[in-house]
Amino acid sequence: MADIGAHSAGKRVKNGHETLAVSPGMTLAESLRQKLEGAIAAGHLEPGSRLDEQEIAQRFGVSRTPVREAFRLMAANNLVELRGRQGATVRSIKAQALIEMFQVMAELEGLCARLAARRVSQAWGAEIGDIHQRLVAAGETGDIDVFYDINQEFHEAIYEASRNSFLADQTRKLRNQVAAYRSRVTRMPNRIADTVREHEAIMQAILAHDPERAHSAMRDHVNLLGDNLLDFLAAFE
Amino acid sequence: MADIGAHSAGKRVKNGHETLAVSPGMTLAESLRQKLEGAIAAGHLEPGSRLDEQEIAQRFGVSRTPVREAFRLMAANNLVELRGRQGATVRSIKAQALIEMFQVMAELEGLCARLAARRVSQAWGAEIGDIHQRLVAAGETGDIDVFYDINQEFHEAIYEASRNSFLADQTRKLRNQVAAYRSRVTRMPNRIADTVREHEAIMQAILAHDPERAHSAMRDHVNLLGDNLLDFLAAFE
DNA sequence: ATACCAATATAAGTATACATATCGGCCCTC
DNA sequence: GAGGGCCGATATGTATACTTATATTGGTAT
Repeated sequence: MADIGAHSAGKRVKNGHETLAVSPGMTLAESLRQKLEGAIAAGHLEPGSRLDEQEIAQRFGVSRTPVREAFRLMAANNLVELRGRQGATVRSIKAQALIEMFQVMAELEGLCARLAARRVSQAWGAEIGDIHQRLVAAGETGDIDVFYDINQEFHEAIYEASRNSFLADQTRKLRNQVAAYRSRVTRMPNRIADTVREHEAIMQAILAHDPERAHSAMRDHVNLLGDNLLDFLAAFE
Repeated sequence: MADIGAHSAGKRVKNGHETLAVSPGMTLAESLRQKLEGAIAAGHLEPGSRLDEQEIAQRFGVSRTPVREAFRLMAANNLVELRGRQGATVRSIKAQALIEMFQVMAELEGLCARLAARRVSQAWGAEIGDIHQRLVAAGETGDIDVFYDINQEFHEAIYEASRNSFLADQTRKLRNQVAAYRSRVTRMPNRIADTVREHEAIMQAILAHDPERAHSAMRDHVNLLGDNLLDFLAAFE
């Protein structure tokens, strides 16, 4: 066995293979999960592609056991599909399933916005305002990667403002599941301008403490993104 | 190794230990997951209690490997908590978390009902009517376990009628997570009569193709159950 | 030539052996 | 006598060996 994680905290392992961060109370399986989920979200692992236990084990210089456990963990987040006795594949989401997922996501994010509208404080108003301004700035410079990150921040801030950590968790997970597909859409022609406008409407409704308007504004925003995404995918097939 | 699942399909294993159903394309880990999840939902495994790998492995006459994998699978469903290097425990849900979960569940089940109202067919109307009649009958004879099962059937029928299999899945999972707590509430004084009345309102709204009414009726139904549950728990602490 | 069966190969599932971290008890010191 | 540190026991994490199912390929028969 490789001399992994035995000594001090915050180590890194390099076995002549790929590096793997190993934090204090962290197991190899958990590290692998993070690494692989990141690769999936970033699109480095194509949806539908097979995950070979042995190959991945070799690549990171570990045995099959933690790899298998990481697969189980990821299956929990619906990021990989386990077909008994037939291996694991990166979950490939069909257009129909994406429609369904956006329908649910619109509702959950809408609920976040509604709760946020009921509960926001003054301080939060300043925070979201700052985020939005940075989003506008990124939109003007056209730096798409930064725009994508700040967009994420905006939604995250609303999750937190809902003060329902379970809801925040569920919504985040769902957002994560479609991340691999979403990231391809951010680059569409009018998406940046539309996003800025839609965010404005959401923000105003929340700050005006209008739950119903916040709900529908957010729902529309998510649904529009979903529609864009489906248009985008349709152009490919 | 015990001679498990090696030969024909649909077997049962008995090693002088507890029996474990092993279906055709099913792994031991999956079987264990089902068995243990059932035990949790039925309340045979107390929330917060520790799950000992070795003990469970011995009890079912298997090695620790499939037991560990079953734990990971269950962690995916939020039914057990894995604290690295410190074992697995049956997830214990605090009152605050239950409130949050019911808030989300009300919204999801409400969405199911809304979609169902838009999409139901004639045949489905007959089916849900039959289920409801059986629920009423079970309520009159006072057989609570049967009532509980038919109640589940009713909700399940609406999940399916939403024609959104992702939504159905999410809702089912959430329902499963709170099952261990819900089951204690079914036995409350007026719950049976209330449930029947509330189901009637939901059913009528759906059959009348009134999405908004179906949504709010279902949301109220779930919220009332949540309130009852919290009252029940409060009486204990 | 195609379809079906059989045999073999490959990869998933399971068992077991080994490494290592956490927890509890006991002893020593202050 | 109490508190802290050290040591050992126990259970989790990981590696490896072995079993078994599924898929693929080749051959044969129709």
